[in-house]
Amino acid sequence: MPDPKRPHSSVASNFQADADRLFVRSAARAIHVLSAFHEADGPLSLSDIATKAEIDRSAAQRLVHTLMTLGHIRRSPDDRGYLPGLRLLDHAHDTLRLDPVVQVATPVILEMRKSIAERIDFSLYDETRVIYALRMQSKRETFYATLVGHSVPTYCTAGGRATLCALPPEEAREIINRFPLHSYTSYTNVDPDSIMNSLEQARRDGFAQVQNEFVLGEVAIGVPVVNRQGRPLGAIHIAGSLSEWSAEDFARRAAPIAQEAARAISGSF
Amino acid sequence: MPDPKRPHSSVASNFQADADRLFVRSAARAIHVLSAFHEADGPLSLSDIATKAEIDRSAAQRLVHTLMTLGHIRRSPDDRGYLPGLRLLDHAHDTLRLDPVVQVATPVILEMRKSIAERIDFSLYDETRVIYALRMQSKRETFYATLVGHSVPTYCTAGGRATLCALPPEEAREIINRFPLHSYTSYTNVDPDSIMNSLEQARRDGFAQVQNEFVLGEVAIGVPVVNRQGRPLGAIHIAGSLSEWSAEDFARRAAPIAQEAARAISGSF
DNA sequence: CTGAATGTATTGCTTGGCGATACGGCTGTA
DNA sequence: TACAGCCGTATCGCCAAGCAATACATTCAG
Repeated sequence: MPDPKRPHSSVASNFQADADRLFVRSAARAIHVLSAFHEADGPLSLSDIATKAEIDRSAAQRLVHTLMTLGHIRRSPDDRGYLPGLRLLDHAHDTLRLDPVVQVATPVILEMRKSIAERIDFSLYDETRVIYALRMQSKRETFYATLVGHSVPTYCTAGGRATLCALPPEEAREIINRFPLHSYTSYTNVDPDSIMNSLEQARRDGFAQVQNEFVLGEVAIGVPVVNRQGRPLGAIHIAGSLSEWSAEDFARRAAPIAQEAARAISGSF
Repeated sequence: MPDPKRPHSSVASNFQADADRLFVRSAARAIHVLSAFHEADGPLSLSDIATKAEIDRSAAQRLVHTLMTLGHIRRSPDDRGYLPGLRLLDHAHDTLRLDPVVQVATPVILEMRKSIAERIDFSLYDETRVIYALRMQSKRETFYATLVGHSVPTYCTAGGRATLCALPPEEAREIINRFPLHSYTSYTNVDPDSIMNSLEQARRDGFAQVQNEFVLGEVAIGVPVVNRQGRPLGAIHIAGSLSEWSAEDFARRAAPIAQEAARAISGSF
């Protein structure tokens, strides 16, 4: 029997459900509510959440209420809106501690610290981006250079390019094309062909190097961590300041350290 | 190391729903599925998840399916079970970057690094526990000493005791009593009265000190970060090795640094 | 004072979620 | 090799859980 009037279907939630009898809409909506904060730069109101999660105010109310009783959303300290709750940190902790790659990478990265005083990061590969999982600060750092879970694009960062160059070229190109290329600095390379050339170069050198493209004044090298099939799992980065290093000196110093570490980790997968 | 208890609201899904018309059961169940990994020490099967989340296999199937299409659960690399997905790191990133306390604490903690070479942590207060939000490693560290989101009990850690001593004594006692006191080492203090004495001492000194109670061979001091009403928001910890420091020397060296930093942060709330 | 936010509460309809059940594919073992 | 016991996957009819609309008390800005 044909539906006389299908209620105005919110795009976000329904296109799955029709085809997929296993898809639990309310669960997905709860996640969408949490994801609303991805686009936030401060506490969100109920309506903000409703808008960003593409649900109506009623749904937002119910979901926020539920998530708040579970500790996954909280009121902001000054009571001016909602913020992500502390329990979310527990889930992140689980994904890190249970991740086999992180498990074997941790001691190796800690060991690297003895060899070089610059910032060392380990990040996990996620297609168009890499996500920082372990961070070892040097002296001077910024807010975002210290937060775990921060993700950066693959196309214009040392760690990202390192993972891309472990991919077959056509696959790398597909990922680059899929992602809107944005100029973070005036030096950011946003030409796909030119990026592909950098990958080729990185493949030859055994490490990727980036300067000024993502953060001004920063030089970074990245080395991929791969499994036995050669597919990228993550990357090791070392970042330094261009006020202290020439690009060449930095690479000469940092790349061998990162490469040795990456080899040690890659062996296990 | 076996995890210190994280509040996994073990309770099933239904006791809420009766009374609470706004409670969305499916959403809560999805969260419970994610929380199942709190008790895991490796990949979980569908039935494992069902058991730990206290739902039946069908529900687990649907919820896992949904969460997997959203990237919040993934297959383990060797395809032997399910693991928490990388998207969970994004949520954690949101809670950290949007947290006002973390925002003002970050530069201050980074600055501390110049004064002392030991491990420095900033953690957020969550009643019976504190959760590590920012971590600055020293040379030698362990797996769990590097992961963000790791939480430790308030009653037997320096940071935890620091937050407790910022509470009215009766409230601190209530929290201590609420939590099952467990001996992590043979030195762990599990006597409530004796713990209350330590808090009293910490209140006098302006910092909490713990040695060997949670990790053998470790000495740590903690200082609370409080809001204008004097309520604890988090804590700054400095941890060192008893093989390098006497307890007294460590406190003399570390406490003033932590106290100054805590004062700088506390001023804003 | 007004108008537009905020968060909260209620309600009847119906569809989305439920849970029992079945199935084929591995893995280890008897 | 056959069997037992897992694994993940797929199907389906029933009905209460979740839905959207609506109303309301506060707060804040102009």
